[in-house]
Amino acid sequence: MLSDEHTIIQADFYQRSEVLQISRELLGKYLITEIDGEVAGGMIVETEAYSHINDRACHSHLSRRTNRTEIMFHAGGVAYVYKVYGFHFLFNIITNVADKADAVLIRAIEPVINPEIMQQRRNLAGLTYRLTAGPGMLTQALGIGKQHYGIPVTTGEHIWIEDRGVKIAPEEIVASPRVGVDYAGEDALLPWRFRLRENKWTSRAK
DNA sequence: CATAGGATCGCCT
DNA sequence: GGCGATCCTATGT
Repeated sequence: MLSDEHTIIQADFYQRSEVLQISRELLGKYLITEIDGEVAGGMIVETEAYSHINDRACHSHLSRRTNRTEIMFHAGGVAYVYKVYGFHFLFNIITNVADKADAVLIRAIEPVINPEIMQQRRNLAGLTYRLTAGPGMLTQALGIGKQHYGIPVTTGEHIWIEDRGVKIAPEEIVASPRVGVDYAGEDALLPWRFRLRENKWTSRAK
């Protein structure tokens, strides 16, 4: 059953201190962009949590502040977009209050809204899992880039998250170690990657 | 299906 | 100078 409620998630949701809980709650929500006049998006099926304390994998660990990480110290509800490996943009939402620089990385969505434009941006034909099953893939599919660094995700402009009434039971969520953070030592083992069990649109497990 | 190598920007030592 | 919160293509099963 489709719900009539398409509520844009507001800043108070993001400004809570429990980044693991927020990461879980974002599963089943809809990430939607309106960029270059095109609306596109889908249901979030995979996230990762990063915490400014007790987490060496986090860019803001020990309050490390650079031009890149500056926005992480803003109050929750803004976009943290950065480039990895010189190619791919990764999209995060900052959480917690100002100066408590936590973040949730959106790693995969199930393409639902306007998949045609996503295929066009990705130069792919058909609904293959390669369309949005990875953090670099989904930003390309949705048109997210450096120009969205720091913008709020609560206004319904450019990038926002909707609650469309999808309910996710705790047993539908699989927690596992995060991807590509071996440099973080034992913090790389923290089970802070969350995905929907049995959903084919999650990124490949390592 | 698994692995290897390349692309290339920003931050670190 | 090294390497990352990655992805694609080519190659050998």
